[in-house]
Amino acid sequence: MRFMTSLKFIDVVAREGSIRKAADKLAITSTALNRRILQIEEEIGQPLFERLPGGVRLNTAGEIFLQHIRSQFADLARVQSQIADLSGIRRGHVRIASGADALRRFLPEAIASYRGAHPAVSFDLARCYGEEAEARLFSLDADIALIFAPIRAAHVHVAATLRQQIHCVMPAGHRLAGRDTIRIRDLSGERVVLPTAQSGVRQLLDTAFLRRSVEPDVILESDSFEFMQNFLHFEPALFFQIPIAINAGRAVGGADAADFDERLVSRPVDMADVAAGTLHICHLKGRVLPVAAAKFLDDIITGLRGRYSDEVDQ
Amino acid sequence: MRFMTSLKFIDVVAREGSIRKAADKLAITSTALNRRILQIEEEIGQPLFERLPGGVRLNTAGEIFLQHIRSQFADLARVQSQIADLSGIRRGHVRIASGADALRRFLPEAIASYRGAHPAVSFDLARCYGEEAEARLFSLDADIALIFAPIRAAHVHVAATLRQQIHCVMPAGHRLAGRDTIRIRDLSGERVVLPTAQSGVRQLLDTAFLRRSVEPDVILESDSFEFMQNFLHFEPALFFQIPIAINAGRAVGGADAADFDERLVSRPVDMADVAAGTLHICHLKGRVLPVAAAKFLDDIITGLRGRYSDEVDQ
DNA sequence: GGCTGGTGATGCATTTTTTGCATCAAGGGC
DNA sequence: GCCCTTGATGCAAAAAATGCATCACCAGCC
Repeated sequence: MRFMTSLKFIDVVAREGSIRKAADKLAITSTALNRRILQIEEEIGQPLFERLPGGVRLNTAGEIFLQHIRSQFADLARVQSQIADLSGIRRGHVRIASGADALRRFLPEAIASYRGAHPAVSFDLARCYGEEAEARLFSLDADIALIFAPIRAAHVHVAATLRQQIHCVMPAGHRLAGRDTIRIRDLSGERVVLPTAQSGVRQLLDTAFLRRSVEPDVILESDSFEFMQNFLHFEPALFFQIPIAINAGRAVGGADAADFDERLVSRPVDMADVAAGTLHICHLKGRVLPVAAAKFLDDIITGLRGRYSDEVDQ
Repeated sequence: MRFMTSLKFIDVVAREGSIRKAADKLAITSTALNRRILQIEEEIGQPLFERLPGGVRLNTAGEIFLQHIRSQFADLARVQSQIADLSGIRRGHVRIASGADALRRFLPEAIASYRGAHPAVSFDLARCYGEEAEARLFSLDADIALIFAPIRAAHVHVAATLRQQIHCVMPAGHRLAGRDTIRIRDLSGERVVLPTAQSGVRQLLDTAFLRRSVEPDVILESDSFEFMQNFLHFEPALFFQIPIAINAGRAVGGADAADFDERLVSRPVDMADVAAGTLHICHLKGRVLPVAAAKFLDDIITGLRGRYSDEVDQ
């Protein structure tokens, strides 16, 4: 889109905080970039950047304008996908910001299934924690966010929620593997592997440990579920996940749910000890999503509703 | 805005229905304009216009894209006004589509008063009937519409309504001038001057005449209230208006309301005969108005609420 | 205090893009 | 069948964007 390049340039300069760095990234000279920015500032009638010794920074006008630019780009993408849809191409691009939970099993399966029906749609997955996912929606870097944590910002629209009970994953031979549900008091002194403090699962667990005055033996913290799961093959320990991270979309029964790894089993943590968390499926409030994103959002919600009819809301 | 010119060109071509005519209007050659359009079509990846022997017409993709262009322009105007507002300039432009009723007295006074406080704000007034006013909101040619008629389209957001009883205007010496209110049956055979059929006042009257089986002597139809009012100086007859068209914002009492023209008096038509009409003050649903327009809208609504507290809603 | 390494701004020559003129081919009205 | 108007296109001129070299400025640092 030739008529949008100057605007894209402003976005990049704002992100880089420097005209020269942005020029490098855009593969043009800083001169050209500088002049384009000066020209736009003149057309607006006001400077958009503060010139600092170490680079540039958006001023208030610039922030307003940048938000406008981003919404224009998002809207253009929507229009393009709508137009492409007219000719039956069903082309498009969907950008998702998701926590590691949904990224493990659910999204790969969901995206593959969607691409089976619409092979011309491409995807962009960014793994991030709740706050960052919300920021990505706001800066229009993501169309859809899947957040297993409370929603903080008012500009996020929650299209659906999925209640998820935390499950405890352990080697098949573990002494707790016989239980139907795991109680928090069982974990006292037990070797556990925990996700990082930013994760929604961790926050629910920390609350529960505190409330029950239980102190497990935390031998490892990681932001990688895959790493933690593999670690269990070498040292017997417990780690925690939500069902959606264990097996893409299938409902999780009591004891027969561990089809994700034959050497491991998963058992729900008793609801009396740990409150169920909520996976939020969201997009930016007031935004009209591109056709592909809207359809994908629709698909995963109906998909979840089919599998977890009781726990899906809205 | 250099980066928007190509888009503006598309808008003009779509309105003119011909590249050459649009080129004339834009003071460039048809060659240049034609090429810009071809270029954009290539960037979109699809033609936006159908080429007909007599010119061009938007295809479906073009209509989607044009709507996008117009919303971009409207949004840009909003952003500009917001940025101008930052520097305390209070500059802006407000475009209003209004029926002739509100255009007579109310809007001149309201706009003059607003410009007293914000002299850098300019206005654009388009006189039109209900349906056209709604279309202007939709095509983003107007920010605010004042419509004395039912709202048809779902995309119109009604910010406030004002109930207005129809008044009968007549020469001071008319035989009905003594009445406090006018009954429809009084008008049988009476010489009357009516607004055109598209007008909201006329539609209310027609319903009333039909219902009461009254046939007045319609000697004149016009879309100009001013013409009809002046006509009454030369031939005794009755014509009809709503209070807001008679005296800008002042509440209309029974007999002392005819300060608009000393040789004429106005009397309300009995509410049992003619239902009160509703003046709708609206803007496009989901649209964020430019600062100046939003503020003006706010001003007239609070102004009306101060004067007609009972009849203003929402 | 002067040096160094970074920033954005600017004059000038070059390259790229846009524009205008002349002309073509196609379709509807008479 | 003619005439007129339409949009498309080749080619040269005009205009705009770009790149290079350079300036002025500031912060950190020796």
